[in-house]
Amino acid sequence: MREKLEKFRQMGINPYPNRYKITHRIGEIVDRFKEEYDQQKLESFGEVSLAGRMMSLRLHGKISFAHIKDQTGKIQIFVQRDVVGADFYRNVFKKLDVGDIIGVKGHLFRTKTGELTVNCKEVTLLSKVLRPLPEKWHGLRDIETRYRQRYLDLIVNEDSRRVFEIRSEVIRLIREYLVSKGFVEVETPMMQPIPGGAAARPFVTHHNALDIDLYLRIAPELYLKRLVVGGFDRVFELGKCFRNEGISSMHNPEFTMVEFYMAYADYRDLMELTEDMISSIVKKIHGITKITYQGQELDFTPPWRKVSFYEALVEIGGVPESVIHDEKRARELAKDLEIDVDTIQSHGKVLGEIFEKTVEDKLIQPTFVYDYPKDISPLAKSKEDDPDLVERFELMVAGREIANAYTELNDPLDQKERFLQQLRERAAGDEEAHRMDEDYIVALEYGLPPTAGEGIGIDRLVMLVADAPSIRDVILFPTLRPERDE
RNA sequence: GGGCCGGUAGCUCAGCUGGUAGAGCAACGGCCUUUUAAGCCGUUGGUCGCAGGUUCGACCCCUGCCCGGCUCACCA
Repeated sequence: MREKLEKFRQMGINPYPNRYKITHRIGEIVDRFKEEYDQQKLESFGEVSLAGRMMSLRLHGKISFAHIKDQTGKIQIFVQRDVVGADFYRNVFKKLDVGDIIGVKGHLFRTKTGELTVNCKEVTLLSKVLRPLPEKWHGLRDIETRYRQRYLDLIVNEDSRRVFEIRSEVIRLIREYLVSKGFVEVETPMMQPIPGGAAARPFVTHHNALDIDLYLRIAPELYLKRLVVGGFDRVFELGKCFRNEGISSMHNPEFTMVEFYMAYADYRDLMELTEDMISSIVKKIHGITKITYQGQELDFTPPWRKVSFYEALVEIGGVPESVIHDEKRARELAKDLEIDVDTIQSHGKVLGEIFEKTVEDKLIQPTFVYDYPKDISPLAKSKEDDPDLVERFELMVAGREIANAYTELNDPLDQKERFLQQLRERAAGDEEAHRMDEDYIVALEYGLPPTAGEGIGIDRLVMLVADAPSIRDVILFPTLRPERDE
């Protein structure tokens, strides 16, 4: 292939020309003429100029067929020696490789078999491939190569491309939905002096000029609520967050989250909004609200099941009721479940662990689990009638957490207490406990209206909608260990 | 981090408890004016993930390492 490149150059053909004018994208043409079988009408449309990557090539002596593909579609091209010239046909066209990017000019027609085809008057090499594409029939199967060289995966595996089209669509629909409800999109720091808003270990980096450490955000939460204090009382941010933790089919160190905050709303309101938003997204993408995920049916038709955290433990997890209000029994049960209970501080945390072990993977259909223990929810507002619980819900689907929401704690004194409690847990060895953020307390002292906020894991949502088994399948370039130089 | 599985030609895969590596596609040369996994004839292509070891002999057995997948642990 490199030799051909040289030969082309010697013939005076630039294998990487700077520009080529196209009249249409391939999909436009395919779409416009998909019902048109009248050769006369195709002919009278005039000449088109299309460009794309050559995906197949069938040489038949003096004539050839090939397919070219761009982002929007694929079309057959037909090249005759007697039209493009014997010299060009022999020395240039026949030397092209599958994978080359070419431009073609010619009229449209239908072949004997009825396929819409460009009858090429002119073929131009636009970019020469120097490496063969993965095999056309089996595609690229090797999962590692698909992640490391995603471009090859995208060229060759239509399914993979479709996943990322769906991803783009989901993100667009979320934006449209929130904007239509009066939310304003904002951008807050990804590099934060105090990483807040979630229980997770952060990545650390250093700013030279200021000579300070900064942390990649684990969540935008505290900044967004500062904006609500500032009067942006419906805001959202959609973007990357970073957590310095394990990698699995459900976790990538950098992942995409949308967080939104709505003043004068509580967590009940957000349940409704979430149901409405997600079910409408599923419907827009699939046409219906029932989808198949990895062989099981998921029904997103509202209303969704709602079950309190305690109910879930007892009714779904099969946990004895006595455990719920008896820390000692809870710890005993946790031990039986092989949970390492010694490093866990509070009753609520123990219950949280038991929940994960006994309930989580049983929640297949979209389910809101609500009213969580206070001590695993340091930013959520207490329930008015039960000081041990907070107004918080998580949306569980297919055994995973998809969203987390609560009525925001807007009492600065209570918030300060909660931070202090987190500091004690941090001192006791919990690296994921929240840090004190004095400036955030000050913001609250200026008055955060009653507000509800939510975060939705976009990657996980896309996994469901696109029927992808691993988070790596919905992230274009998932985090991998770099290959070492030989 | 533990367990299990995998890494053989550019791609997809074979390779028998050990005898010196094979197919299809791609590539290269040729034939072919309606093909679409085009066809036909011919040719080329490999440090078998890396490094050691055992053996007369290792893709195969052993040890260590690298990369990946699943899973458990950890973890939104």
